[in-house]
Amino acid sequence: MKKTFYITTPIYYTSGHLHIGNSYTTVAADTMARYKRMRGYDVMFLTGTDEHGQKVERKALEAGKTPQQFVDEIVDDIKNIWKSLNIDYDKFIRTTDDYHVRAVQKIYQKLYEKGEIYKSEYEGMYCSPCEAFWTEHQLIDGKCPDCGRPVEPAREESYFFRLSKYQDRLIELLETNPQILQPESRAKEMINNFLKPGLEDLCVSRTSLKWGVPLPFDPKHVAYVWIDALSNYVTALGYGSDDDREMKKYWPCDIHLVGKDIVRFHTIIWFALLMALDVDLPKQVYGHGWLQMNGDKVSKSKGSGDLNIVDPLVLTERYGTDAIRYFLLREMPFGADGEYNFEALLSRINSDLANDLGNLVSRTVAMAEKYFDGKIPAERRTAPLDLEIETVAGDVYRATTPFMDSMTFSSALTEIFKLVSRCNKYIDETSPWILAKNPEDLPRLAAVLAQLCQAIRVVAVLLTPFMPETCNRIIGCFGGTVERWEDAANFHCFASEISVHKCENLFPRIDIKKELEALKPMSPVKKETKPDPDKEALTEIGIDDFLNVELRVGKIISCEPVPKSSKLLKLQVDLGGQVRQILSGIAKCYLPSAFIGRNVIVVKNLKPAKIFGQESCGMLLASSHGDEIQVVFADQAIPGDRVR
RNA sequence: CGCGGAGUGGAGCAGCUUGGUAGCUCGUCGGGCUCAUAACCCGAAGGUCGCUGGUUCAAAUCCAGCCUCCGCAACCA
Repeated sequence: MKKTFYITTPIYYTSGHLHIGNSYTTVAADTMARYKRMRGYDVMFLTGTDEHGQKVERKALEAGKTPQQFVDEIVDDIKNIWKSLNIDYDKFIRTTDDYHVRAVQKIYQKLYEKGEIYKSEYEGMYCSPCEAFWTEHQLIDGKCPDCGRPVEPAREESYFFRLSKYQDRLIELLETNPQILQPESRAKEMINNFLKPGLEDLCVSRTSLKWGVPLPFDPKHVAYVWIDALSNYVTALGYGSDDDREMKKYWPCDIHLVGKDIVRFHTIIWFALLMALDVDLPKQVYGHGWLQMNGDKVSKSKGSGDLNIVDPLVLTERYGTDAIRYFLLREMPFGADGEYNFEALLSRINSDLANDLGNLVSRTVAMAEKYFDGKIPAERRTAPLDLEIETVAGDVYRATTPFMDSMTFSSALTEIFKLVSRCNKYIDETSPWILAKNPEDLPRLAAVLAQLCQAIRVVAVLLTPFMPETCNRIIGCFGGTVERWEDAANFHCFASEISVHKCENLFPRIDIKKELEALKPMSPVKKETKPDPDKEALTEIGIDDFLNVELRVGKIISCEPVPKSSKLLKLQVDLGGQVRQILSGIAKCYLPSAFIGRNVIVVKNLKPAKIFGQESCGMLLASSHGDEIQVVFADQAIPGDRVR
């Protein structure tokens, strides 16, 4: 029986669009899956969508659709993106799939019966219009962070998972088993930030929404979204159904590939859940860093807009699927974050793919056609130099394999391109165009071109997991196909006459200046999460409501940063005889010295609140645009006067 | 003293575990070649390896302290 390999991506939430970060995860998983298939593994590569929850419910309502219609459309979009990136998943799971819903119910039932889930009361602050519970921390000025209306203490019947009881086992697991969470620094983060301070039992049911999986033993509750979502990794294999053959075959999972932001859920909640269910733990959770496009400094100084989030469809359309796949995996360092800008993308495509690889294939094929009419004869005269190419090819193959196994893709690519470079140099050393002038040297010329074809073939085999389409075309030039990774170890595969066909330009060179110019108008694809329009658009109010807000002009007497806080400034404001202390979260955008002596507008009758342990009485008016904050100044006005 | 990571030629990184010629890619400059996608090949310039001290025959590498930056956590009235 074949060895199996099971790899997953997170399932993506269907409330909005995906960005390049999700693409990174998925391309990495796809590359790994392709590599393992080439190594002869029976691979299960799973991806999918997380479709339940309040946010989906709300967005669907706004769009005038049922939640199901709404997610169906988004799922189509997502599948389109994966198609554009040539993602070859084996299974696509949706949390709204019948079998998943049933399996999640079985999981809850089992946990309930085992006493891992118990009924209790959730205590918190409740906002009845929003039907939502909030913790003390989440409240804004003691009010609902969503709608700003008052909340009241309330209790609600809820089900809890005994997460706390797994704390020690989890700590021990992470400490003694470094393989299970990579890179290792993430394990430290988990232990120090979350496990050591202590785990609380997790509330795993909700009554505030309907768009979810109803609990079998109490259908007015629906499943907590993370339990619902994480379970996909086993329900996709038939866990909780009548047919558990795939579960037996592929579980435990070899790699859960996730972004660093959700490592926490995958190591703490997921592991504890599996322990509670008596299911083996996955072999590894790999938390990769973020690929960030264009840091602020770059985009601002160049004035080329903010490309923090880039639409994968636009990128693949403009530069090609394989170029984007290559870039994503080439630029991301092992484990850590990578910060890269648009110019890096373009110059990488040009220098590595167009200049080095594409051009190498192009010049080799062109010479074969020009000098031998596309048929490189079998009669060849070799020279000592030829051995060097073979040696490098062998070295590269041997060095690349362990990098692939450890998912160190950028190192693997660096390695493979050493052979590309060596070939380009080899052409210069052998000067085929000179050999072509002398009929006596034709056998030598044939040997040189054959050597190049063989080396290029090795490159193409090794690059196949990264750039399947392109490599297929390259090998097609020599009339072959790629099946196995080990094919790269066999250098001498073109002993007889080689028939070479021209292929289209593999990677057209990009005019970077023109391209950056062309991108300007379409560049700002803003983060959609921050300035959430839902929260901005409030209901209409009457003039009386407004007059309940007492706005006053205030003169700032002093201003200083709050120690240990990165966002807070502490101000003393004179409201016409009365001095108040106000804390304001504007330190990111203003220096304290910018305020002293200036007049601002203050909400005077705001209930005082404690922030960072200090009293704040009132607030400053300011506008915000993403992370940019502009305080409203009123230097001409007189301190103490009412504003309306 | 919340946790963690990082400071190496103009830019982005490797090297640090196991001290001993500071390496790679891009960019710049000079040269070569003309098969090729104005691509390719060779050469050169450019670094007191954040700062200070310590260990050592010898420190980018080990130790201590300090400075700066970035994540996470907290925080936005």
